Amino acid sequence: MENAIDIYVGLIALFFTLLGIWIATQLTKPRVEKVIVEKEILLPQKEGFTLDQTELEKLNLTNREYEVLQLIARGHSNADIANSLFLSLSTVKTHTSNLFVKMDVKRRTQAMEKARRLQIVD
Amino acid sequence: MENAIDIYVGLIALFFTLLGIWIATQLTKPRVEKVIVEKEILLPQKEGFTLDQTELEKLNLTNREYEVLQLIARGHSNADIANSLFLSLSTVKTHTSNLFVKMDVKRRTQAMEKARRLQIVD
DNA sequence: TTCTCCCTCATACTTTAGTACCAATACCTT
DNA sequence: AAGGTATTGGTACTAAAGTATGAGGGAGAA
Repeated sequence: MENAIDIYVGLIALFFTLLGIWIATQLTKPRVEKVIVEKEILLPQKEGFTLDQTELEKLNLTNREYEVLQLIARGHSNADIANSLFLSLSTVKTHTSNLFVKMDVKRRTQAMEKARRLQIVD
Repeated sequence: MENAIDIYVGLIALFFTLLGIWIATQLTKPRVEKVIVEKEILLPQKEGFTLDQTELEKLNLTNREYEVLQLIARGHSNADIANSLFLSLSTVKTHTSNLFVKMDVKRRTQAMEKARRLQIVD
């Protein structure tokens, strides 16, 4: 019976193969594949005023008009502005009237609101 | 020589054990470990207005005064406000005058500026 | 009930804002 | 040189905003 030896050897082979598999599963550290997942965190951005150059240019304001607008936005009266920029009250009124037309508003309060909404003043 | 058989069997055992280990390493799927990396990203936060209740309460405004203030902040004239709230121009002026005192400002434009700065209007 | 706010409205007044002209100067472009 | 625009300023006027003061009614607290 030569088969007897073959079967015997085969069983030994099978046994030790399974033993090897078992040993392997016990000993091998799990192969770890790190998958880095980036998680975006929204930080409350603090008062980042970025001037909207596009909107500003659309209005076609002159330098002086824009200067006056900025002071208006800060709550200054025409008299205040005249003093700040060393102009006559008359001149300030001219600038304000002209910028109101360009901004399509009727009062300085509307100009303030719109200027802030368009992001052209802080 | 009985050792010859022992060694022979031992070698077979060792061979198949190693074969088992090799098979095991080939078959076991690498364990995937997700590593979450938090990445802080500054995104332009859109119009997050949060009312500053504290500052609002400090001013001690009445309901009506606060209503009027909100409309002023949106650029409305006294006449507009009177129509919106079904009040006489006279009453609106009374409210505005009173809230100016409480806010320690002299003009509505200053009230607008301060109200926005204190985060009590959007 | 009396006292105190709040809300309402009125009259009278002052101040600020806004409009509608016009005009001189300067600078830049055609 | 001529035309356009920006800047400045003036006068005269109207409109809106703001102040001062008084007053009546309502709601809630002492």
